[in-house]
Amino acid sequence: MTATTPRVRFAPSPTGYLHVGGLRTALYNALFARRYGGTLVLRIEDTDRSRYVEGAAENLATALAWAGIDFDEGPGIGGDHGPYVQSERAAMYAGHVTRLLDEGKAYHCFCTPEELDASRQRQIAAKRDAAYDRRCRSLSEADVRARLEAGHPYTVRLKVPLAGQLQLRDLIRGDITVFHDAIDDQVLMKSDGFPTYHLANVVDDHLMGITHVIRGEEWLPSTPKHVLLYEFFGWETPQFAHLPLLLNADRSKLSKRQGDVAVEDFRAKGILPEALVNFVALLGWNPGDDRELFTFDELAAAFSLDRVSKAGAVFDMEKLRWFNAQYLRALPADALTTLCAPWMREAGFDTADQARTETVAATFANYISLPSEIGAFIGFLVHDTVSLDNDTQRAAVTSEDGQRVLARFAERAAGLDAWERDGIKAMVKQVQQDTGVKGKGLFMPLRLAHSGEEHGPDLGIVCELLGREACLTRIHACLE
RNA sequence: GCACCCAUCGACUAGAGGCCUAGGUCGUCACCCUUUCACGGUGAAAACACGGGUUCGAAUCCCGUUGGGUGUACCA
Repeated sequence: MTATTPRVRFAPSPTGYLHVGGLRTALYNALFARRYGGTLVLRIEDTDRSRYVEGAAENLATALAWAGIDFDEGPGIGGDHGPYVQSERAAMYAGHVTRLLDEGKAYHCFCTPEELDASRQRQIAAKRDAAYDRRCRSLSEADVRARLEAGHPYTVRLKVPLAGQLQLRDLIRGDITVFHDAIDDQVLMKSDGFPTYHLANVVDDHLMGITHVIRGEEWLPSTPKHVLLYEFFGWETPQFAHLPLLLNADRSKLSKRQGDVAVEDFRAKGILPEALVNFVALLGWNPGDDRELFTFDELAAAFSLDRVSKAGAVFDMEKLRWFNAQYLRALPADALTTLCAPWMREAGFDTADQARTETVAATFANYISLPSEIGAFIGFLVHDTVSLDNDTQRAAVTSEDGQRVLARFAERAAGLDAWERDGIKAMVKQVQQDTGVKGKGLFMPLRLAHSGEEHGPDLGIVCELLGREACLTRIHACLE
């Protein structure tokens, strides 16, 4: 590694949303930059006009900001190496393509998509490598000029050496050898005049002074083409680090098909950014000790590429939920309430009373991993009547002891001074003494009568939340 | 098909030749705490893909096999 400070980049294509795999790539780049005092660049790779999605770049920026990843340079941020959107850099690529053409390191290709497709089919049918057959590589100079003048559409392809091999070093995987004859004559410039990813990313990384290319493993097979390009241009090659993929449960590349993958999906679900970042950071990297809970700054302090693993990591929603629960419980009451309130309203709870809403949210904080789950616990606060759904429950309430407990509770409740949890608990103790019924026989009829549930928070809390009137109404409904 | 990458509990991983009776976390199960549940605590079950080497000694190094993944576009 050179002594210069590192410059790294996250270079997503604006396809509409930020994939969690992309988030992790961005995160590792950010952590690397912070750890070594480097610069983090955001670059938008939008050279495919047919895939243009309105507002996608803005979505990307929003999701990244939500996750707490701050860029030093990029669109809307500025920097000395702009523009940071590839569609605005067209002239730079054109100049470099011309140079390659002039030096005989690239050539014009006039094959139509249909011809290429047919050729590919033939090769596959013959069980051969499905690479481009290089027919335009041997076109004479006059032939090329004639077609150009006739206005034939063309692409420009990389003139890969026919023999020999190439060595590339990956910071995570070590040395990799690839034979030139296994490398395709990649299209560098499309017939619409836009560069392909391969050309644009090499030109931009060089022009932007990128020292470390940290990206997903799906790029490993095309890295030899990039290395060749650096050689052809006579540029110093950046260091490469290919991150292991994020996987579905069946170990295929994490995809939309098998569940949520967009950062905005997790956000909408109530996953906290700190939880997502913490979880995703540990998918493919670990600090070397037993720590699991990390803030961004702690991650940045501990991060290093040589602790990144090579094998892909399954994205386990259950563990994400656990992380989220940890962060949810650490939240101050007002923040927790802000997150839960929409779901409480959806369950029919009136959140107008802020103090009461906070009390309810705090009461169930230990019961949920996602804010949306609170709805399942507050039904008894919303509905006026309680229904018991099995005979055992009904028996607990209608039994002789149950009826005595309920009746006594109602009498004492009517005369209790302040209606709050501790007083109510003390009162239940008195009901126990009055009736001689204790334990399950005492608590279960009361709990069922109030909430209709066998489980839940302390009875005192349940009663306090309901209020004296509601409690008395429910008890009387359960008395013959 | 071809190229490349990868391979420790169900999942995320620790392990860089003896510290391994393979450790931690999620999940699962049991017990404790609790009126109950949740939280919390304690504990358990659970893995070095296989076969050859190298070595006094291999989860760790080498080779092969098998398995999996990615790529193979005028997409990124």
